[in-house]
Amino acid sequence: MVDSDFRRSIELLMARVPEGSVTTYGDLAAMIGRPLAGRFVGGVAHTGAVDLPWHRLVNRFGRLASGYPGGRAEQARQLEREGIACSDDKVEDFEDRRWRLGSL
DNA sequence: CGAGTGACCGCAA
DNA sequence: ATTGCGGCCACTC
Repeated sequence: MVDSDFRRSIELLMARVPEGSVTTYGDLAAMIGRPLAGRFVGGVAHTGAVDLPWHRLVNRFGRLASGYPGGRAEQARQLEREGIACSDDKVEDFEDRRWRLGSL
């Protein structure tokens, strides 16, 4: 099934990200079939789907986003609240907590 | 309807 | 190590 709604797929994936796990813009984009559309993934986050846990979205370096509402400190707090330790605005064991398809 | 834009990614100087 | 540029994709004004 070809989901013409690109952001629809993003929202679906975001809704499936388990707590304690994080994902990256690039990976998320790659999951839906657009590995180069990482930019747009952030765009979707900025415009809609407020009900989704965007705080689990980080860049490929495991670093917290910069445009998050409240700032990185807020996002870091959200992650720690779910059991994810953060250090200097970075997710610890990021590679290990990196969510991926297969849990579906 | 057209152009700009973005919470990115990768490489080059 | 840091800074700058381009590209890529779909959305917003």
